[in-house]
Amino acid sequence: MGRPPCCDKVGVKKGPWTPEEDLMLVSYIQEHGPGNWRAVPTNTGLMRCSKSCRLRWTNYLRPGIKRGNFNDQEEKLIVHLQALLGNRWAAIASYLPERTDNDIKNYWNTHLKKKLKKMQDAGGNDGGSEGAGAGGVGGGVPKAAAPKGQWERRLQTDIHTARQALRDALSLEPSQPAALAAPALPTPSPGSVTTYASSADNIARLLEGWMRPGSSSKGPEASGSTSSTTATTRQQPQCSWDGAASASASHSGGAAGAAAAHTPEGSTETSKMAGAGAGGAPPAFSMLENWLLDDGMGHGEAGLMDDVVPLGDPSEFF
DNA sequence: AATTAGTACAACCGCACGGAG
DNA sequence: TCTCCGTGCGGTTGTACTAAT
Repeated sequence: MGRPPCCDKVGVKKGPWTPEEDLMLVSYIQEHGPGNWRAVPTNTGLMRCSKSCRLRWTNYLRPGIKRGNFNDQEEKLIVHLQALLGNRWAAIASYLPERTDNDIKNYWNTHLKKKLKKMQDAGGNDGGSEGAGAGGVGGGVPKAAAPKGQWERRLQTDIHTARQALRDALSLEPSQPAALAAPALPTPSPGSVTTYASSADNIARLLEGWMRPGSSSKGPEASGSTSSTTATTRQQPQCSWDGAASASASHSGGAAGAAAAHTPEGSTETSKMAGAGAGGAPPAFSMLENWLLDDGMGHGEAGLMDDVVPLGDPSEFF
């Protein structure tokens, strides 16, 4: 029937990754850059499916991923985006560059869904996010109702609505833009994080040396010198959040992805942003905030429709 | 102190899409 | 133009951990 499995099931290891495997994967990617996943198991000797390798990288090993608790802003954003976009986690993730779609999806399924339900049961609504949950899954964009192109277009058409809703979301908490610029640290619930997850963090940390060869540096260019591994140097260093954006929003991320991640020519701009991100304060929120609050710009719909400007040109924000 | 239930996270699976040949 | 391959996405499952009894 369908396609053959991506890898033969025999001899393919499954289950949790070990630190050794992570190291193998990381060092391989360090050398060759992400991509060509099919070749990864072969070249690394990992007894893993290529998909598994990709997933491991994009969800856990890739530098720039924030782990731990979601803060209020993130939470609200997710709720609203979920209402607008439905379960398009990749698209949603593109608004939260430090989070992976998997993370967001899990968080939604384990926390937010219940939370919203509870709020609804209680007759309350958190001022808009209510509809979110309700409409949520079925809501915003009818899922398989239309082909992707169609819903993208539709979403783009609705971008204004989206902005409005997001603005509401963000303004719910008159909170400190500071919180946006420098989201609360994940407060890694001490015991909660599985022992290995944290070691994955450590492995990711290993990458920092690679990301920023020198020191605090601006990373990308610096490492860029290592010519041969162009893929690597082009993709990795920016990782801190380009990875997130590109990985999750890469393409079918959809309009949201288009709007947010939109790496025009991708990497160069994003790598700058990465610089900012890696520097400490993730630019994502402030970018988003700027975009949302910048009503005057008015290059909303049209821009999106035509050449996808808004978030597309990150340089605008710096 | 032991057992059970609930929760959170990590990983896998299948499908769909886009690009290359 | 068609087919195949590689990749990404969303849904689901499995497992570890924590809290409650």
